[in-house]
Amino acid sequence: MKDTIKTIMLKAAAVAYEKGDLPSNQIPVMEVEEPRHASQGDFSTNFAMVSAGIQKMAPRKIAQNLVASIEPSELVEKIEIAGPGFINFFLTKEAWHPVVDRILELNTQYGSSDIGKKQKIQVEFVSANPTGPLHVGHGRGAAVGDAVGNILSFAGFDVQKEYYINDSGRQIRTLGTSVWLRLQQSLGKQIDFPEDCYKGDYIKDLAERALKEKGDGLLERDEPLAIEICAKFAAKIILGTIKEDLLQFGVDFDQWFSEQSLYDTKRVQKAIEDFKSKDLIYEQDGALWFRTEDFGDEKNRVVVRNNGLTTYFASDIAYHMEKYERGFDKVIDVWGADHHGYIKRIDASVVASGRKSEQFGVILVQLVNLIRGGVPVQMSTRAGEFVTLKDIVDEVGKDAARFMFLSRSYDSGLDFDLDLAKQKNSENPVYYVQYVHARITGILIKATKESLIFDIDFDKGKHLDLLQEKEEINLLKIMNSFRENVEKSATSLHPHVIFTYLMSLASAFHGYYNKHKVITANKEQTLARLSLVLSVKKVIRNGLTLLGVSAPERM
RNA sequence: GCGCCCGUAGCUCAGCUGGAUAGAGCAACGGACUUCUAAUCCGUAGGCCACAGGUUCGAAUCCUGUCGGGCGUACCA
Repeated sequence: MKDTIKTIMLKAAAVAYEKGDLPSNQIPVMEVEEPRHASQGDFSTNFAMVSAGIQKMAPRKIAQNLVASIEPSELVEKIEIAGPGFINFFLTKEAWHPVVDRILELNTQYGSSDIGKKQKIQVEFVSANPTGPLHVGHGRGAAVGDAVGNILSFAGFDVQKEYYINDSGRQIRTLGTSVWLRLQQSLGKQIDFPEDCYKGDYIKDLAERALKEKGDGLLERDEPLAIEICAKFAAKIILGTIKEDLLQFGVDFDQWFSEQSLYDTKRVQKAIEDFKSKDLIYEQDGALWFRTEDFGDEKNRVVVRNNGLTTYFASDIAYHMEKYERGFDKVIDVWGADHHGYIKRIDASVVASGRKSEQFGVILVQLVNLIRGGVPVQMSTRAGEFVTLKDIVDEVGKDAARFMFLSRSYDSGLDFDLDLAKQKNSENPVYYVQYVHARITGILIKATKESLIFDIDFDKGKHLDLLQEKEEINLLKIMNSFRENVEKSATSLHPHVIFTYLMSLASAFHGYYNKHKVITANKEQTLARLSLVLSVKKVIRNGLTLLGVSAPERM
């Protein structure tokens, strides 16, 4: 629709130039937008204002000359010049009717876009260490990463969702030690449990399982080996639990990538040697340092410590090099906001290995505050007291949890109100939107029963010219802007744009529903309105799907 | 100290790649079900967009500074 307006303007500019009404035929970059107020039309363009410089003419004068050269169209009811030089278009109601046909025809693809041009893009998210269950913060990251992936894919990108498993290094050894010591304790040995070990009860469960499944063979080993066995055993089980929890949360990855594999294939070593040969890595105080300062970091960073052990940064460098070698045009990492200090470092490594900075992006997800009974739920990861993602999903359900996580921009901290997420009324956004889908399904079922309209899943609108009510046109306008919102969400990497969109569409529908009956004695009007609500149902479903939330037929 | 995010209605937040009169939900108040699901709707009220400068024809939006809140600043992960 906006493109139509642009085309009209371009034609008008050409005509006006030929008539001599405009001194220049240069075309500026114009905006076509939907004004806030109905009195300013359906669409508005700043064409005249941004032309002022080129034409050396007052914006309002340019606007007048342009409007005089606009070809009459049956889509346009009237055109007004307003304010400093805006050209406002008021469209006829008929101009909006074809939206229904487009929705019914494109169905699940309505709203999709090709702005991604099939670019290969990877979204890596969650990537929690397999040393304990996922907590609420991971949940927000999971919801965001998954939704961003869906939205990019819908916008025409070739998306891969990946989980990076930190199955190597110190945390895994600590996990092994924790399990091993709990196991010893369970056998009656008096051991002081170290501060830096994992204290959650799940460690004790893992110790029992290890004892049962690995049995005496484990106890006969030397301690270091026993710890390693415990570590591998525990990590494998925890990772399995993580996969289950994510699946229950509706998140499925295309690939699970092991950090250990980077060592097994010598990729970490190769990366270090490669950078060394380019003098990007140097030795000092017995350690190897990467010159991240040369790429804008505050200080250089260690990749190999003076005890010979690599840091996580070393494997992260190798990992990101490997990602681009797999052919991704762009790589996006979703991290918790507490990792923001890491961005420069990784960015430096990406640029150092010959990629452009624009090919790497980080989505920083701010922290989640759980609220119950109006007060924050206290959590401490160290003490093993935290609310897990599974707890949340079990308590409020997958749909409510995901919708809540995606309701706000991830740039802001999120208060997750557990009581609110469980409410089954309009205060709970997920019900507000899902209810639209269920309500429409109810109407469609009634229509098949009472009006004997059996083949209700039209692929084309019926008697659309009978859609004349203000609320009907409003719905058409909102639905028309779905693709635009998908594109905005994709380019900004902000899934809450879809949330906001769905809320406004739902609000418009509920308003319409309360004012007008869909099924009336007038058969043609009924068919027209059924076409309309059927298309609303599809748009709601498409939007919810992007966010990973189900669209129920009944509630 | 330095870096990142945030500061918009009493509360929770949209709007931020500059546009005309700043929006929604909750809370408050007043209304609407013999009706396709009231898990809904309609109305009233509520604002120096933290503050101060700057850029611009035009700033909640961009720049600088100040104040306030969160997070980070390891040869940790």
